[in-house]
Amino acid sequence: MPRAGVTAERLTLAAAELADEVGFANVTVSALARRFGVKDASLYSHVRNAHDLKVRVAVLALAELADRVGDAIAGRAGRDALVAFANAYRGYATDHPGRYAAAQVELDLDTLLAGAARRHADMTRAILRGYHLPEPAQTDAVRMLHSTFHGYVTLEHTGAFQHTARPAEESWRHTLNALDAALRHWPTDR
Amino acid sequence: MPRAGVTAERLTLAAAELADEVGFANVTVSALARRFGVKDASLYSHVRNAHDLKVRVAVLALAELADRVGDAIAGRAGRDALVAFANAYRGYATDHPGRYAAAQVELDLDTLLAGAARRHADMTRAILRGYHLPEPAQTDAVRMLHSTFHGYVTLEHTGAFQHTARPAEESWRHTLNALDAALRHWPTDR
DNA sequence: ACCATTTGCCTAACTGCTCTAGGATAGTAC
DNA sequence: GTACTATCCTAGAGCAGTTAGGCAAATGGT
Repeated sequence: MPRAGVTAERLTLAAAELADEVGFANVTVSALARRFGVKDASLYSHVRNAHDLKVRVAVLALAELADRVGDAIAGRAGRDALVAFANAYRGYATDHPGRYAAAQVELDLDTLLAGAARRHADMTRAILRGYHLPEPAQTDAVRMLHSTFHGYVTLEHTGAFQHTARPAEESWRHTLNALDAALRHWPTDR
Repeated sequence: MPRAGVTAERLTLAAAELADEVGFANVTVSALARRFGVKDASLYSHVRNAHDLKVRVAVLALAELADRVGDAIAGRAGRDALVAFANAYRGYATDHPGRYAAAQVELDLDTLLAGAARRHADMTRAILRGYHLPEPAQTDAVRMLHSTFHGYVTLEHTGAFQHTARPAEESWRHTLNALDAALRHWPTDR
């Protein structure tokens, strides 16, 4: 009987696809084994346990997201960069809801985290360069942007915006305008 | 043998407490039964299944959150109302992380949802009264505020802000200032 | 006070997912 | 070809969810 050719990488990728299809919460070792035509126990030679598998998907997702955002903001600045970043971010969450959900798991392993999460923070800071914010306002602005983007796509996907006629697309556009304005006139303090 | 006195209400409350202690994801029918000194199967006379239980906790949390926010903004307007709303929201999430997580489950039952979720939207609109935004800008602003609050507390609790020295508290204050400014100078369009 | 009904909780049993231990076999290296 | 290692297996444990069916405590009518 020929081998199925399971590797940690192929498992992670398949788990990511599975997540996008059935939701990250439903990504299970059993389901993954089924997809490979293999018994559950066989997967434990490649991943330590279910949590390990989920972390791998999270790291994959963070890297993909960073790639997409990085491409989008290349060569742009100021408002253009902000919009490009935001749309790339939201686009990834829409195209890959399962992967995006995976990216939100708590990553204790700062070593791995430092890799992908740092890239995100750095890119957000790159956007802000056009707005000339000094520290620590820059850090505050990074957090606000991240919060707004993450909050928006999360609420959008849980259906929180479906009870009003206004298209989510329109509100998104205007939210970005408001963010741009907020960054241009960042309040010194009070 | 005397009865344990289990009711749907007491189950829901106990599940909410359990959620705050061990996390919403770890709220399980078994754990709840254990806490009541009762067998798993006994709970199925009171709640339909595990999902039903979680929805009940979600509804409870939404109502509690709405109460707290409602109290906070009573008698306030403009910036004061915005800050009061935001702090009440964030405070609830901090005091009851499990309940707050529960409130984010997808509520398909629009009937039940309409009850609590409507209150939130209405209250957010109440804040905006001081900023004199016409529709549909008002809807956009509601969504932006909700997104920012939700995104911020979510990221804060998943530890996304712990890799920088800046206290989360400070960034929160300045984010609210920026939101206030954004609402006062809401971009008409472009 | 008695019996019927409802209700609360039980045992028993099945399913699906996680994970460990130990064994068979295919591919690789010499 | 023999030795080794990696891949996959079977077997089986434990735990969470769930259904079915039964007994006993509470309730309420007469």
